[in-house]
Amino acid sequence: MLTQVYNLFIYFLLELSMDRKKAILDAAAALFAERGFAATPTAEIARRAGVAEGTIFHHFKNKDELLFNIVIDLFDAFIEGIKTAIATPRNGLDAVEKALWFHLLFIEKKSSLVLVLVRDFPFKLLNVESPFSRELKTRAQRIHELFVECLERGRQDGSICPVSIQATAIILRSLLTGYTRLKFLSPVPLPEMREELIRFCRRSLTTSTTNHEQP
Amino acid sequence: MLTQVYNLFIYFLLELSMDRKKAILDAAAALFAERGFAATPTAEIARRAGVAEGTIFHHFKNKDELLFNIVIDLFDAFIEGIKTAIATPRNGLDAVEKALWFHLLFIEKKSSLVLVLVRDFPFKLLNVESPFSRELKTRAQRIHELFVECLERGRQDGSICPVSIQATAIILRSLLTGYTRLKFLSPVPLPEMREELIRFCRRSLTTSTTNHEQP
Amino acid sequence: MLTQVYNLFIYFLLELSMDRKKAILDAAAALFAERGFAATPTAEIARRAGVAEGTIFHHFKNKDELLFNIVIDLFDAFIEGIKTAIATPRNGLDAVEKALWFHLLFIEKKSSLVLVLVRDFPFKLLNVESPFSRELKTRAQRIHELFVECLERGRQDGSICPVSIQATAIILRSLLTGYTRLKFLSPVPLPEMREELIRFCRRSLTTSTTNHEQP
Amino acid sequence: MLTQVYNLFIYFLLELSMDRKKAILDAAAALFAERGFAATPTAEIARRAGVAEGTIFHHFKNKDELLFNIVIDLFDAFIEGIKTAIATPRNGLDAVEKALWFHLLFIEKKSSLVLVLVRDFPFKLLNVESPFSRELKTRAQRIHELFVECLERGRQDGSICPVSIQATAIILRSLLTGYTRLKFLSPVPLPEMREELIRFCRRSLTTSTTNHEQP
DNA sequence: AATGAATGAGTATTCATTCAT
DNA sequence: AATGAATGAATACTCATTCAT
Repeated sequence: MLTQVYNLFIYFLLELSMDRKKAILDAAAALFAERGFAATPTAEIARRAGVAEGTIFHHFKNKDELLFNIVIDLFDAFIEGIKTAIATPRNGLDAVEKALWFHLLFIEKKSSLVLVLVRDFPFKLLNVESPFSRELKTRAQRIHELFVECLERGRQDGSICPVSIQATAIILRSLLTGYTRLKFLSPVPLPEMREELIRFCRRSLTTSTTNHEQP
Repeated sequence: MLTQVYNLFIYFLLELSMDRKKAILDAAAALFAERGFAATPTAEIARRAGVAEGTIFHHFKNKDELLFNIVIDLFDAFIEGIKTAIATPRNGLDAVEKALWFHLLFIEKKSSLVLVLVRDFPFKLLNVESPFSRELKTRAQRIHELFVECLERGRQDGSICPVSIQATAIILRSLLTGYTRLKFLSPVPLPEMREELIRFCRRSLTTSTTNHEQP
Repeated sequence: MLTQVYNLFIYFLLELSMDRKKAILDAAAALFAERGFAATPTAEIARRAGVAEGTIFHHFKNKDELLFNIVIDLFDAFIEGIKTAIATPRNGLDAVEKALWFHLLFIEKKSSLVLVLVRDFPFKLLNVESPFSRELKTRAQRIHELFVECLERGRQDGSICPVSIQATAIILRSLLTGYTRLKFLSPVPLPEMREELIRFCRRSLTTSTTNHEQP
Repeated sequence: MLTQVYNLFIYFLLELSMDRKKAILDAAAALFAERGFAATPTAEIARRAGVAEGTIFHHFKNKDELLFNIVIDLFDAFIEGIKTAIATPRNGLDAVEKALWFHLLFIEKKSSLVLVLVRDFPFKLLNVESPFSRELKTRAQRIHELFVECLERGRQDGSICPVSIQATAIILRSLLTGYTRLKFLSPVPLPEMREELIRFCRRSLTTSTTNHEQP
């Protein structure tokens, strides 16, 4: 009986704690998107999350770790989404296109979190040997592998013409990365061009012979 | 005679002044590349430039304006380079490819300045109505127009297949932007893939409608 | 029982906190009197108060707010004193004289704080719509009202001759304000003249129409 | 002939120089009145005066000396005015009243310069043994003497009742000083009360017996 | 006399992080 | 777990003044 009450109590504390941790992350994400990482004081995060400033440092080692968590969560959600998107298509080319589509939809659905990434990609943490660096590399590598998978599948089923798999995966990611930045940085809204972007890739992936020396 | 002496005098003053201003910009660019904008104290810039700290603020309104000047200069050099690169080619497709090549070479030649741009793109200065914002938009627009020029030329001389000019210009810039970031951010060096990247674009630009949905 | 311990605990925290805040204000007031507001670095205030420099800004938004608090506290003490001084006198004239006396004693008792006021009256904070401005206006208005009260009472009990109440209140305050400044600014000590000053006012307040223009 | 041309030339330079010195003082006075002494950079004064910053320091030893000149000029103008005002009146009382009137008109006519004085009375320069201190003391003393003169004259011609001349002179100056401050500092305009103020003084100066103990 | 580039000392303020309670 | 007072290092920027030309 007492044990049950105790458990309930612990559970309650845990719940509260989880709530607070979540509240802090949400507040941080919103503020980072609004003002940028550097321009957001931890005091402000605490205020918006409705907790004391010290509480932030109970749940996170430091301010960087807040950004870390937000970014990693975003990457994980992205990876899960891509995996789902490429699971069902009937061939490799189709899978690539589904992956592209997913990216284009994802950056709109999660626009405020993506803005955090576009604004404040935690560059400095990449070069040092940190847990953060390792975790992030894993994710980046995973995304690369997923594109490689699609491309290999496309090569095997013949839906994609002979290309360098590694280079093409990088090219596709580059295109998406760059498009995302241009979309968020552009002072004027970009035209609707998602279909065009995918057609651009499809043409490239399906055209074997390049004959650019026609006179 | 007197006028000549006077001119020499003025020139001398100007030269001296320019020297210091240039020294400050060079020191700032080098330090921003080494440590990042935020992590570079103005005192350090002054020390490396061999001037007093106050001199920086005699020539530049604030630290931001240093970054502003570095970034704008880089954009101007880039625009000049592109203009030269696309002036001579025999057709539109060739011009596009020359532009792509120029970009790929430029980011290697100016790698440290590009690193400053990739890492510390002054996001905050974009949103407000600042001279910086206006100047930068002009440059971005100019680059877009140069790509549009090439593409239109290619459409007219038949070297490029029917595509949306506007969307395609954005796609090409996205690809280059994204590739630049990946190159500078990637913890592992990217493979040599410049030829592949250009082939990717060429295939897309030269292949008319591909209808892959019908088996 | 637990509540009591808790209260004691809270009280203790509050006390500590109040102690520091008080220490900062005291140190600031002393230094402002010694050297003037502008010539007092916050680092010096912190040193004298025995706290870290940051602690000042934990308790006060900025340096101005230190001056604000000192000045407001001085005004409040003055108002309380005047209220007490004018509470008991048997008639209005007497009340006015007690108010004058109180002022003359007050500026000697609180001479160092009054010096801060005379020297560093925060003019700039008056013109903008600031909390400081509002608070200070309230106090000035309150002092004016207290003089008006005395004068009205004097008119009613006949101890003061027919005069414009509003104008006379301003005149009395002017006289005190000006005397205070002269006293603190004068390079040579003013002669003892408090009795004379009060007699000067008394004569004016008790003499009905003097028509000096007709010989 | 040559001498004449030379003289003209020197005269021209001198004129120019005088013009510049005047322009600097005017610009400084205007800016000090608008923003206060401390908040006015010398660069701003130079800009408004249409001269180079260095030129200020050719004509004035330092920034303080600008304020010094403005203040001294104002005092001199005031003293001249008072002297004229008290020269003609038919008796001492009348002279005092003319002096008071002159002050009241003066602070309205020269309101922006008086504002400089009210705002930024150069307190710090008073305590040290400086030429400024000496000059200013001379002026203050002179004003005091002028009031003393009037009062003595009034005592002799019987227009003023028996009072302490020294104390009364201080009281009158206090009243004017204080009124000036209240007028400039008051957030709401003071009522028209110049006549009342003079009547207040006149009553006091003409009433010999004070009988304030009437039951 | 006039210039204005250069100076560099001087200082308020910010803010992540700690830690006693 | 939660608090929030206290910390103090870190830094951009101001500005009167100098001086070579």
